[in-house]
Amino acid sequence: MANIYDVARRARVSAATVSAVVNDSAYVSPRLKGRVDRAIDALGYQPNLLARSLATQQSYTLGLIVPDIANPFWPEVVRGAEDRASAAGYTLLLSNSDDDPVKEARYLDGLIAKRVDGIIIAKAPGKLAPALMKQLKARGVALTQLLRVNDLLRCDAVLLDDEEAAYEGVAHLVRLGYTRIAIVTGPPTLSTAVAREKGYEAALAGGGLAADPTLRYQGDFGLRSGYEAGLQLLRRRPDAIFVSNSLMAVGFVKAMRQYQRRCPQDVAIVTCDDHAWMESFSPQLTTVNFPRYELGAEGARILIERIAHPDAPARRVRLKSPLVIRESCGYQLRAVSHA
Amino acid sequence: MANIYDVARRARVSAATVSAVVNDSAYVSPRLKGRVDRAIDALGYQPNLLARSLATQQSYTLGLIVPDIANPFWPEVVRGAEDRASAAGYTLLLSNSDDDPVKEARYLDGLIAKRVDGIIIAKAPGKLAPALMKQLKARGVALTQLLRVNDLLRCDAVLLDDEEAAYEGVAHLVRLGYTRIAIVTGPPTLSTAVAREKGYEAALAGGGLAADPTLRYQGDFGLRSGYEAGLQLLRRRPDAIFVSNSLMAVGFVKAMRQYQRRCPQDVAIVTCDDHAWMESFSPQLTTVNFPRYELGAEGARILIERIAHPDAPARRVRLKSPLVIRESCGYQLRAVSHA
DNA sequence: CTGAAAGCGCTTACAG
DNA sequence: CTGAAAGCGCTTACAG
Repeated sequence: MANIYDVARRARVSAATVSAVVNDSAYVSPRLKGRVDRAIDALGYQPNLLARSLATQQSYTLGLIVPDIANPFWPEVVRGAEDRASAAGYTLLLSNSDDDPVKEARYLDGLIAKRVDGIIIAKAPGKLAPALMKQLKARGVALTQLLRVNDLLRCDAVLLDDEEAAYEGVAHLVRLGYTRIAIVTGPPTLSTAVAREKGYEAALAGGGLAADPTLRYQGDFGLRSGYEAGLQLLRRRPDAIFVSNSLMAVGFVKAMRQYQRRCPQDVAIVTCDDHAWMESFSPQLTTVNFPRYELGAEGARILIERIAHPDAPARRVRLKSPLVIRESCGYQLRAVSHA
Repeated sequence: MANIYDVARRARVSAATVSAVVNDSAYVSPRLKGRVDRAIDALGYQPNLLARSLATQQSYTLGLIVPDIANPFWPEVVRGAEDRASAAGYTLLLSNSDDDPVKEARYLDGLIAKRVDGIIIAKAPGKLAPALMKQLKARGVALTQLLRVNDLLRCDAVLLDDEEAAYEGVAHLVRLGYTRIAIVTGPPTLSTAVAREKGYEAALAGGGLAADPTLRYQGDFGLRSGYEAGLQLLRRRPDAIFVSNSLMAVGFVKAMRQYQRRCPQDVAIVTCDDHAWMESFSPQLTTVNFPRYELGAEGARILIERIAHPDAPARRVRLKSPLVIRESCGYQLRAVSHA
């Protein structure tokens, strides 16, 4: 296939001139320009971006590391990031870390080796290897943290309002008059899980309710752990529960079904993360609607800005998450019974 | 940051020797090798893969074009592909075409420009621009089609058994004794949609049932069209329905809820694509379990083999999809009433 | 076994 | 305004 010299030869100009017209980076007389354009068409010339990147030290590719794209939280985030990235001329390299620090490190290393201009990362628990930190710094690859913060990393971050969101959800249950409000938490190694738990506690306290340790189950954000949480917690007879993510909520509802406990009559549920099916299927879950698409889009936006301004002060963006009230919280039931 | 010459200088060898040890591509005496390894460590040298790719004409990156990663069908597919790709040392560039031929062409072009070694594509309706076809051929980039076939493309493909899967689902309804079995189809421009519709027809015919055109609604695989299908079809009083994908099933159930039609008592449902929440929430959908992860993994596998053997004959793999029987088909109900 | 040199395909000062 | 030349950071015949 044709390269820039083939085009130059055919157009009877230099490679520099071809480059100038391809990139519109310098004035080229209409005559030469016409010749170049015609040669490009005739030869089907397409610049080799690998070579360009090597020369310019800019690859126009971004890395995105998520725990697991198959976890329903992530697809919209990735879509948001991809849309923003491609709108700005960047291309996206996707990796799944499974929240495994070893895998994460390997991917990070691979991304740096491919000379991505920046990386969006939902950090696995634990800190980054110092060697990686050094590479990132030395290579000047921009970094923005998504969803989770690891304070050891000095960089931009775009986050959710986990604590406030959980607070709103639980406060809603408190207002509805529930008194035995349980919680299924996420792994304590994740900042999101900790923040959501804090919100739960604050809402209980706000309602004058004591936090009962027997009404707490530590999950891992996976479906199975939600199910196991159900098996455990349901015997403690909570009248309501806050489940820290939607995958665990699915598992929890499975346990309720198995125990033949009705929702919301026997136990009300509020969870996190909204999905289309929640509106159609029973019990219709009341949930915190995390702005997933926006999370990814903001992440990409901030990263791209960082690439343009490496020395600007670090930013931390926090996205608001509205509560979506449906039937699992027992809103209608309680509204009626109060009437 | 250090490049290969810095390492060579420090180790008092040539760049060729450094290259040989980094790639383990030629014998290097233990002495020199030791010096090189130490220099690499000391300098934190990491090969520039952009430069390597330029020199070797192999980028070890793959492109993956899906319609929309936010559509719940795709995340697992992508995960399967990413796992296989990374296991083989490849990295994955993700794009969303929205089934828009223009976007698709733009992405394809970008991927070729970045010199990916191969592309996995779930083709948007319509044929590829000849110019693109030529580029692909000329650049020697391997191509494998995923899920959908476009016969104009002479290349490997990994597909689902859409027709058989739909046949099994509908035959199940037929066996259960339903006689007014409706269908919500996908867009006729998609091979999957056409095949599923065929399966529906075959199953009706197999049961001696006539295909009633008033029991057919053409959807677009989107949630909203499933909802609209419901609004339309429910007045035709079907006793069962086959919905061609899960997004439309969600919409359809929403319509049923709105019309206060019970499932399966008033109308039974069989749909396509399985999701974890279907087991927990009501109505629990009977559905065809498309092997999404495997689809992606196979796609990547075939593509990587193709890269290794550009001249092997084209292959077409078809994956089997088991029917998952739950309550929306009315299996239990009918089983009881037959007893 | 090891190194000098050319080549991969671009971009970008720098002359003219 | 345009081109010759060096440089980006590797790999790979080819000598020796």
